[in-house]
Amino acid sequence: MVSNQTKISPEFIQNAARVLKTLGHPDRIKIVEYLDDGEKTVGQIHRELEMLQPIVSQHLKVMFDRGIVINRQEGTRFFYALANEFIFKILDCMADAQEKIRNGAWTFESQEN
Amino acid sequence: MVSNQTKISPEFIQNAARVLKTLGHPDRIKIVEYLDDGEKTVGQIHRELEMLQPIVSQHLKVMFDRGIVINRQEGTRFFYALANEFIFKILDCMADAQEKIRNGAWTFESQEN
DNA sequence: GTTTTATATAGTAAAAACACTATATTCTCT
DNA sequence: AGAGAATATAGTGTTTTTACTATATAAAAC
Repeated sequence: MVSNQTKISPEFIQNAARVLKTLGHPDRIKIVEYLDDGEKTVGQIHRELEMLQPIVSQHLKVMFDRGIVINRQEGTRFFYALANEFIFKILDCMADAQEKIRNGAWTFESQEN
Repeated sequence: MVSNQTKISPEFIQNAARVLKTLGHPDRIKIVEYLDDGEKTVGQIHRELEMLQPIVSQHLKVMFDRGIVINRQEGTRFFYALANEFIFKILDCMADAQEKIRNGAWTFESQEN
């Protein structure tokens, strides 16, 4: 399979870079993955993923600001959800890559440390 | 279309985070995209993408260390190429997302600045 | 052997990201 | 009104990233 040849536009590159960089944090990947099956409250994330509550809020704020998650308030709770399919696609992409690597179909070597 | 439900393993998350974060830089996305149709020398990248040579080398070093690109030497030249299909897939993913967003099929709003 | 060309590396100042503690805000319930 | 729960925000020290200039290295050409 050959790679898509669509040219990526300069404006989009800025956005994409921002999103990729933001997703490039283990905790945030975990959060995004956890949100994959539907909206969750801050508390759920905090308890389920065993992260400090302010850390969770901070990650969610960053991801909200960058268009990765959306939220809605219900009383004192905030429900967060993935904002768009781009995020789903990247998750798919990662899960897929993981499979291929596990299979030995791909290799994925890091050279340092 | 529903998202892939494969669970992402903790070890893989570390790698994925590293790669995504590394790709989350406009210059590096441009370089990776430029490498999409085959290996290129540092000088080609430098001239074609109009980036300072040490910047290019620096980006390439980071990407090499993180398993995103590979290289081979030929005389005084170094040819760099994408290291594996994970990178291709992410590129595809981005190009795809760009299309959908351009179409208006998705929205992608950034909330800040 | 000296000069050019191509690339890498060092050094560094500025900016951004991170992790964590403490505190504020806002609802809800009584 | 007061207490408790859920979440956000402030403040801060530390680490990482980034951008850039200057310099080193190594092969090629003359």
